[in-house]
Amino acid sequence: MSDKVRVRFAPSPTGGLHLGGVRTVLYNYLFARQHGGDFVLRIEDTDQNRFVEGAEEYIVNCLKWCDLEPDESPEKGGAYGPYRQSERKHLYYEYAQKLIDAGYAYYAFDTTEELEKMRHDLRSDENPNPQYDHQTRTHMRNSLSLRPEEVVSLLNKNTPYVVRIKMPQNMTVKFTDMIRGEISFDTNIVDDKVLLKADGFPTYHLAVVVDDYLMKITHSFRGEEWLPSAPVHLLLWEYLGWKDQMPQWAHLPLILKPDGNGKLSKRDGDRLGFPVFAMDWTDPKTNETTHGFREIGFLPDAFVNMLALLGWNDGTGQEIFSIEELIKKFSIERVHKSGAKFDYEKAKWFNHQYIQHKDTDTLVAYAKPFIEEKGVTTDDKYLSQIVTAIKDRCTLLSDFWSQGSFFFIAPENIDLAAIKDKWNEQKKTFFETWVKDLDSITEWTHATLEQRFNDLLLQQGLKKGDALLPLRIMLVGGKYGPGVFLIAEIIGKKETTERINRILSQL
RNA sequence: GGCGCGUUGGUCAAUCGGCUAAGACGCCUCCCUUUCACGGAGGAAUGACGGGUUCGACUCCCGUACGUGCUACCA
Repeated sequence: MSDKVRVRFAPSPTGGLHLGGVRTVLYNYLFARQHGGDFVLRIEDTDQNRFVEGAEEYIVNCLKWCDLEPDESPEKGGAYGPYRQSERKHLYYEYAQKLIDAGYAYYAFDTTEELEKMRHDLRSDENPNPQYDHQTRTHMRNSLSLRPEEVVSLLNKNTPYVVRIKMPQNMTVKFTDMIRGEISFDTNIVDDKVLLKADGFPTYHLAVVVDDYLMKITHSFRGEEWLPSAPVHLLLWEYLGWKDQMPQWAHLPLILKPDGNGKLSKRDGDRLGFPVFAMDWTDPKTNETTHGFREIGFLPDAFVNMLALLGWNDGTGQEIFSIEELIKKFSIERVHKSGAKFDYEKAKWFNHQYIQHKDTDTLVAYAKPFIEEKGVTTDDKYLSQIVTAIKDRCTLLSDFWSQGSFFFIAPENIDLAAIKDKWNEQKKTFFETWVKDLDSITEWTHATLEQRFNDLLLQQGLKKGDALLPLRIMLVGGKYGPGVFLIAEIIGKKETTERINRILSQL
């Protein structure tokens, strides 16, 4: 076995890629990069009922957006392919057969109805979920309970069957988790899991073990929900004779819903108004779209940084990490044991931090699509002035529109009520004079504008505070935005004049 | 029900036996700003419970409670 670190992410293409998924990728990626190893993407398209069209491509695109690209994947290929489980079917069959031959697995011919009947008959208050295990298997139709001739005959008749692992009795299975330390299970309480389904596809249990072995995976990080099936996997490594090559495991804590308890689901996002997927996902079956962090206006590195800190920190209190820093400082041993509730406010705070620290050109490139999707065209030079002027009040990239739309189009909804009460002839005269005066300004900067404004104010005996708000309402439409004179400078003489005249006629 | 895993402010969390228990998000107050934000300065708010071990326990051990995950021919 080579000493090179190899990790993998093995998503099942059943829908969008959620926070937990991206975090698993991220931790894998960081670990691989840190050790100069390989990061492998393989696709678990083994369940035909759950497989969703387009989901694989979606996953690949999410990884691209986050800049967590694998070294080996179905797309890129690699020395250990194929990387789609559907293309590796024969391998799983081969190893399932080996397990049967060695007496570690067996054929089970039970129909769905027979399984249901068994579960129904055995169900009680003390045992609400009867298992197919060392106790019940003797009463079922399998190659352990049936006579050998019967088994041969059933197989010859092409009777559908599954292959189940034969869990041993009275054994304690132990392993060391990189995050949780030593964990042990009693084999009596784990059931005879299906390894190979009737359609010939493997279940996750067989597939991970076979693939991790053949692809020489050295470290395996996955969600905590897999912990209870770890003994099955461990026994498979042993039964297949690969135990000395078993990867080191780390079970990652769950990401929980912000309110109440439980695993974060896509429904929670819909319900509470935040994304849970990396990018927009439209389910081709239902045509329903679930919003993603990208489309809602997150910067990919902010998203990745936020996710890295949801379950890990370096112990110093530092919260902002570049990907390079994360690669350097990440350690799987410092990943927390307990699940973390997702906090969307905190996630937005990360994005705000990143927006403040990005250079203008980059920010312009990111903000542009969010402006242009509103149907306005813009050039980078103009946009960069705006980005500089308003970025400190933008949390999401989409805020560049909500906070800056008045730079592109004259405001439609004017908050006239805000100035009407205190409007009078004197102010009217002031603005009429000022707007005429604007024409003579040759040096169109906020400083000059403000100077001329102040001068006229003095001349007409008005207080600055009385005129500033009306001017803002005229240019912006509401009580928000950066300095008014800066706004006037950016939108230019013509636009400023027009907006003032337009409102004056309405007052 | 069984089994696994977990439990420090509302949330994310530091601490690896010396704690007057960091920091961040959010919240509140004030300052800055003749808008709204940003920013700055403060503030309220925490060790689930009960037993041990120890000179000393948030930290180690045991029990209880609570939470969560699994208990599919799903991953």
